[in-house]
Amino acid sequence: MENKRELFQVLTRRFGLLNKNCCAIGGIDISAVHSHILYEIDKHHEPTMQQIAELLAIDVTTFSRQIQTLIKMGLVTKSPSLDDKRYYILSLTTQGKFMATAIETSMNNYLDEIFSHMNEFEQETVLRSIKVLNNAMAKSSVCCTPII
Amino acid sequence: MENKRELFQVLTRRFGLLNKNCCAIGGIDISAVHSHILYEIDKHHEPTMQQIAELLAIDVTTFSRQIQTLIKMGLVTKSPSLDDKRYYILSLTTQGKFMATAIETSMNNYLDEIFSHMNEFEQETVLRSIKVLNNAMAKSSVCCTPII
DNA sequence: CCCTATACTTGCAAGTTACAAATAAAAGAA
DNA sequence: TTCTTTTATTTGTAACTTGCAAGTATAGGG
Repeated sequence: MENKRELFQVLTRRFGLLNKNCCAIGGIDISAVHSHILYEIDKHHEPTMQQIAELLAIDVTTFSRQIQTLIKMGLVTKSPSLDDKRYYILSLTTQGKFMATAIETSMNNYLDEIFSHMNEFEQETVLRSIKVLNNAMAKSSVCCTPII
Repeated sequence: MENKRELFQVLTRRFGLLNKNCCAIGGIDISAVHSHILYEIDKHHEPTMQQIAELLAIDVTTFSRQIQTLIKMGLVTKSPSLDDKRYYILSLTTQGKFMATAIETSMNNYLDEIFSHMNEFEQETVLRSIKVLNNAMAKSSVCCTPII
């Protein structure tokens, strides 16, 4: 476990598993991608399709279909912008908001459970480290450019 | 960025992007899943199908097909065990070993680049924190059970 | 010699993805 | 105004991934 790559490989896989389990709420099973879409729509004010797609680094054509699915599930609505009818404004339905909140709670519970296996000092250090790592990745040229 | 969940959401997505870019080597494009399979085969001594599938928490039937693909790509071989003909022993071909090494190098370069945006103290703290986090996840009941 | 267990493979059927081409609205040029 | 270009989004298609159910083949216990 001395190798940097190995360390991150394990981390990546564990997160993958966490995300798989994360989003089964009230009988509805939500994929990680869908949960990220809900999250970003909730976070931004009157976002357009392209905006969210770019933010999540998802191909627009793929994103278009994902939104269609979320609309069919009754979690998202899409209405043409009044200013420019080419744009569609995305928003969460009541059920969508409920789902986003439920996922948030569920994920935080999972994370709390994981953090409960560390002492207070470790918890703080790990959180601070994740922030530092995120910032480093944001500055990096090799990845992660579109995210925030 | 105060929310634990948000912190990890961003981290997860950035890793996703990193993994997407990670594995285009010599014209051959390798998915994250395939790179993990190569990695695990390389790491273990005479592993069987089920062993690796379980390790990576991939459905055996899916894994069976992924191995077929990797065999077609000339990266993996599969030979029936002499002891028990139901088992297949997986191993990397010369090209597969080369690929695994190339991915390892490439990933480490990416990580070095990311780490270059931190000072020495931060680098050490972050690495130590990842280890702590991995251990916590290993102890956790909510995820990650099959990994190592 | 049968019966069950185990390792792995196929048959679907659904879902994801992305390139190319289409549609539709806005903006600029003539 | 009309023509052309740009921009936002959607569809056609085609390849790939995934997982359940059912199948094949080998091993081991009775």
